[in-house]
Amino acid sequence: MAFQQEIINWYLSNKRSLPWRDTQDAYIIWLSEIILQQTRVEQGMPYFNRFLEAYPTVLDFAAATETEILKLWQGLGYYSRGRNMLFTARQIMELHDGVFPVRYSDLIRLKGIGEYTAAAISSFSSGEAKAVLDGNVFRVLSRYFGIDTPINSTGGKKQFSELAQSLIHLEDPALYNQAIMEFGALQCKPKSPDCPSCPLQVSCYAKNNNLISVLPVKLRKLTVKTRHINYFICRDGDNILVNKRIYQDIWQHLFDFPNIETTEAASVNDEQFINKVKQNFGKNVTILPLMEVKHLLTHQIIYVQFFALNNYIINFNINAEAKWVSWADFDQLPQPTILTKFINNYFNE
DNA sequence: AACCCGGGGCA
DNA sequence: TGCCCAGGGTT
Repeated sequence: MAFQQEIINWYLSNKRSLPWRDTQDAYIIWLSEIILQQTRVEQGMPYFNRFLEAYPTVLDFAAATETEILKLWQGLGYYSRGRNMLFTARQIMELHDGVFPVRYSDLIRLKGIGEYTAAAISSFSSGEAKAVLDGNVFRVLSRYFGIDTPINSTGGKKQFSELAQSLIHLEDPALYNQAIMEFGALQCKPKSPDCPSCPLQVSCYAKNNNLISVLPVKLRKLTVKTRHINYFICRDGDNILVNKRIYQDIWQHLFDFPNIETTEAASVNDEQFINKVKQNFGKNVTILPLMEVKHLLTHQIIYVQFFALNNYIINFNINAEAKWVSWADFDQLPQPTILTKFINNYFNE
């Protein structure tokens, strides 16, 4: 039996029931695909349900504010996805009269939609014969065909892309695309895949050559950066001083507290650090350490310290985006996960 | 081509 | 601790 038919047969008897598979509505598929970028199905599922309930159509999505979108996105990471979705939803209202595109050539022009997502939406919504190429497909093809070209190299992307497209099942591209991704996610898993139960084990190159743990090959050039972020809690009655992150950095357009980043761990015994704080909050300011947390991201290790300030003067030079809000209002603003954890630990216990 | 962008699950 | 997840944008 052909590779494609084996994959499809496996899928028909092993697939999960996922809500976004029950529709051909390009808007709903778009919602699911963006949420699932670099995100596990189990992690994205509740977000998908909340977004679809809050914004049933692209018209509703386009009418939202960025803060509303980011608040709903809070905790999911890669926040540019949410910002790009709002941009794209509004563009669809203007350029496509509110009708979500279903052709690959239209989709690929939209912000936040790359080759994978354009192939996924076009095949699932209109049956266009564009092969998806995500982490699952890279792994399945690399192992089954024994290809050791690094999947994150330019040459590797081209090679796998051409192979994937040559394999597309023309009778039902959508079914095949769903099937090969599900096969990668459940059967041909990254670690310790269940080869003895695999219908493709006899013809799998990696299985036959003991290369399962070697393929796919990936170049890793991940440089993990260490940072020290020091947050200052300034309270005034029921209000708290918050800061909107406007720079090209993590958590862009989310809200946190005024902060000073240092190259080394800050301490109240460090004169240089104290002087910086006094420059921003006045010479009479008092600094009380509250909590230290180590926050791990894929590409950054962030040592976070929280300090309570008293007798401060706010000249707003620390950040033009700083403003006072009530605790209740702050709760409605999108914020990095580390702040939510701090607030829960420190104030609600 | 290299770098940047989150958070969580798992061995 | 390292790797991976229904990737994409910017420089």
